[in-house]
Amino acid sequence: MRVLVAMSGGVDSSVVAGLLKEQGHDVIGATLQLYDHGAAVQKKGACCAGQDIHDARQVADRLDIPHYVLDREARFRRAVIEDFADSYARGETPIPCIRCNQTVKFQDLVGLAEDLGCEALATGHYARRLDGPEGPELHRAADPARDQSYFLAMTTRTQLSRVLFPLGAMPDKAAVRAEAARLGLPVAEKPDSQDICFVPAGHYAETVAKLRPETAEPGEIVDHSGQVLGTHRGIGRYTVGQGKGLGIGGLAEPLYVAAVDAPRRRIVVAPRAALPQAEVMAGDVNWLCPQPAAPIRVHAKLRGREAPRSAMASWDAATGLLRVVLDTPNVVAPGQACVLYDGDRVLAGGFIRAASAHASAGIDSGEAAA
RNA sequence: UGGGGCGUAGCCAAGCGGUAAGGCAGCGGUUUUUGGUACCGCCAUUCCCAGGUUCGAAUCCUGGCGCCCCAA
Repeated sequence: MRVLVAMSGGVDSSVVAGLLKEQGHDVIGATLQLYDHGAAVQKKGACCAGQDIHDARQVADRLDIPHYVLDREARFRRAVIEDFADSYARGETPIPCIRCNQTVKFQDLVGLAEDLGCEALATGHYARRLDGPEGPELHRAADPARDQSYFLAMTTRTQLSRVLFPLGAMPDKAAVRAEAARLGLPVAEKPDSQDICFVPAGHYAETVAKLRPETAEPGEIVDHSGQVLGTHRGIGRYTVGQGKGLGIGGLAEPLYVAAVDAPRRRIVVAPRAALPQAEVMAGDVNWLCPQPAAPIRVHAKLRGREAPRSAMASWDAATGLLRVVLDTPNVVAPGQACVLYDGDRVLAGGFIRAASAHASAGIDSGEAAA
């Protein structure tokens, strides 16, 4: 069949292209140019700009497949970078990799695949698409250490029906690199990508500040009673659960960010023990299974590097809100994704909304005193 | 200017003659495509200052300086 392969220039997607070609498919490679490649060329571990585009082209040449480079800077800027900044301005902590997958990658490339007469879009993600009785299902990768299903949870079922994840069954990354070497791909030893691709050298707060200056304006650091403990350098530098960067010393116990109050530009802090909450509300929910009419028992993953936690999930189709009650309270950061699992299968994904009124009651009492 | 107490890293603080604990903050590193978390490492040649006693002082003595409390 004819397959469009999203080639980032990294090892994974290159191996995907190589394997599909080897299997006799009619492979077309596509690489997205997503942001200023001039500034990013030097950055190690970046993707989708500069050197990586050259790498993708080299791999395509090696495999002797057609390859297109698509300028998607404007699209990426609006859908991912500006959303990233807006999220911080709201006092949330965005997860740009999911936004990127959701828009620039799957929404756009599935469409492109159709335009090019391809039956499928293949990517180098570590996840598995299985076909169940109700249609396509998203499952965790065979290698739990590499699993990226959390980042793919906002992919719609329609998109999923057209997508292939050839690396989902790979035992581990070493096996993928071995394949790359076997196929003679020049990127076999290339380092893994990491950090936010469009932010140079880990200074994301400055990138955000350029787009939303208010996120870099100083403000008060207060405790739950509203007492001012110090000042901060902008709400864009904080996320719920964060302990570093508060600059408040002299205490017996460290303090963590309990909430980000964007309207007042305040950071509310509390001891570790005061942070966990049982209830999580998520919006913009994407269902990858029939929408449940009654509460269901699930495992909810609230951040990329954490094992899913047992919980009860209730779906309100009228409001479009997903309510998740964790069996064991945990630190919850608004803006991050809440992904529901049934074993290895992804049931749904959504974005975490700010703490419920119940959870923030203690915080609001502080504002009354101010 | 009577009485009492105290001055150890940015902050809190142990030490009470034998060669500067610990916590918080900060810095650096590791950490599966985000942020955060976690973990690891670093962080006072020096104890308000100046003399003195001693083989040896942050620890004892003397004198300064600076704080705090009580009393009028």
